[in-house]
Amino acid sequence: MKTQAEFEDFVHNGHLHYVPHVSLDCAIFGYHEQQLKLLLIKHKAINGWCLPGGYIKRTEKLVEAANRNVKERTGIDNLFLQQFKTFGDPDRARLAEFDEEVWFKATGLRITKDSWLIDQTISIGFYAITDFSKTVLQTDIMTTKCAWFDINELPKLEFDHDEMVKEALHTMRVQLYHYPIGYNMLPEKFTLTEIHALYETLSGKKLDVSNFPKKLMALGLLKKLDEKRSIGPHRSPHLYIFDKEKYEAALKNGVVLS
Amino acid sequence: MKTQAEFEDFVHNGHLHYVPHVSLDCAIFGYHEQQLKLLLIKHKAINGWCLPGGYIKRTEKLVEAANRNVKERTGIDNLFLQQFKTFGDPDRARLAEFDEEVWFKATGLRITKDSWLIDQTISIGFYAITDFSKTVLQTDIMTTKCAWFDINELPKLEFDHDEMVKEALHTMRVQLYHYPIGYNMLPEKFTLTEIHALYETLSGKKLDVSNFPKKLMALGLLKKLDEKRSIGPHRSPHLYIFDKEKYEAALKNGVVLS
DNA sequence: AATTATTTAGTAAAAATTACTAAATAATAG
DNA sequence: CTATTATTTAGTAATTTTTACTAAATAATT
Repeated sequence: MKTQAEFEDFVHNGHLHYVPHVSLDCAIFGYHEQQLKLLLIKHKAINGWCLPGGYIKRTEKLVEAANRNVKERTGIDNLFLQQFKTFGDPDRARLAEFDEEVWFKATGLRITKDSWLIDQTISIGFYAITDFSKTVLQTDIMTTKCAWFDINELPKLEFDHDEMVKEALHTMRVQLYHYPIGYNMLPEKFTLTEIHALYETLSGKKLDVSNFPKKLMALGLLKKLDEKRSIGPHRSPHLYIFDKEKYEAALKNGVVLS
Repeated sequence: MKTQAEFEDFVHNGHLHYVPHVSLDCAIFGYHEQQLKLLLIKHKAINGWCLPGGYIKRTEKLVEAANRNVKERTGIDNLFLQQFKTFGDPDRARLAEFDEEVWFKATGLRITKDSWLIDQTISIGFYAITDFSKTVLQTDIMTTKCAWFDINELPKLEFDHDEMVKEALHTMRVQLYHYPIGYNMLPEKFTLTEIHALYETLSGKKLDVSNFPKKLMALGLLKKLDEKRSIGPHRSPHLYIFDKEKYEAALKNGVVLS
């Protein structure tokens, strides 16, 4: 949504193209060099920070809608995307606080309380993980800011988004041991130390420097290359790639890592 | 919903009391004497079997709405209830097949395609487990049948409910090892053999007759009583009860069983 | 050529799991 | 009243998995 005309059409006719009363919110985790960040945005008409989110087109599957949202924000397609919980407490959005004047000042549009936008909304939470250094953050006509925050220095979020982040992080950390991860977060060729660091950062735990890479290898998803990486005056580590086929199969059937 | 008048009000004014476009469906698992069953219903205007479900009141939290639904069907309150997934494929309900005449014959009401009921709906899936021998099944004005089916002899279900059952069963079997279960499924006082059989049936696996009860005990949720149960010409097993406090704590914080 | 920090193979110790054995038991049959 | 019986349950041995630790291999730099 880039132009004011598009936005006006969205406000007045959105209920014809989107499913009313239902939205989705995305906790997009970003990893890079042992840092874990979260993508947050600011809406024009809302003071604080929020998770990026949006509505679901009437022609879309849920995961397609989530993918569209993530792509619009980060420029990256086909991330690992997982539903983690649906949120529907009647007071979750505190829309009673909706102020017509604030909206008008922010958007230049008069939206009344009977608009399809101003009604109770149940929101489906998804999480995604990507390499934040590869993303190109995008704002749109309704968004003033869009930025990465360190996971340990998050501001207080609007609505129930604090709880969403808590749940998303929890689900991500559980699923870390039941799905293969790495695509989009590592270079195509990587060392065991690099993927080890990725798991340490995402899980928030120290993982044994010798044993954990062995466990990773035992999953059978990694292929050892003949190439090595030069890292200075030390033994050069081997490079690995994912065995695409086995990785895809593991995404479907799950894996068990301890 | 028991009277035609209530039903008419629901059809014409339901959108004022319920959140439109969103429903929930419940996979209610029933256990008794090593049998695992699933509760299914038949709607007046739909030919095949479905999961019981309904709409969410604008004043309700999601889990409250699910609880109301389960209680209305089984007569049992406060079951262990878990969200497992939200379903929103645009073609999930195939409502294009809606036939005004069929509806009129079944309900005595003329519902047109612009009714709030006849529009794309996203559905939140919950599962519950109870002792099916303790339930009192209820139909209402829209439901012609309500019955328990053996989990291995399920009929083909309407809409996407086959997939819902598959996902619910999968989530239930994973969560079996991360939440305490037993309340509502066992008598207040039970033997280790009885709870062992419960876990075998729910998980669908054989669990070692000597080791598994030891693992259960190791969770620290069971209190051994001085009483025993008479079971014929054999050694009498001890009776156990749940330590309510520890059980509640485990529901909140989770447990790990292998 | 020596130094260096890291990778990585290997193994020993500890813990957890699984498999198995057998004693304890209490109603029933004879 | 005793032998029989099938089940419960304590105990332990065998196996596997996990964790902790050691040290060799390595390659750019000094």
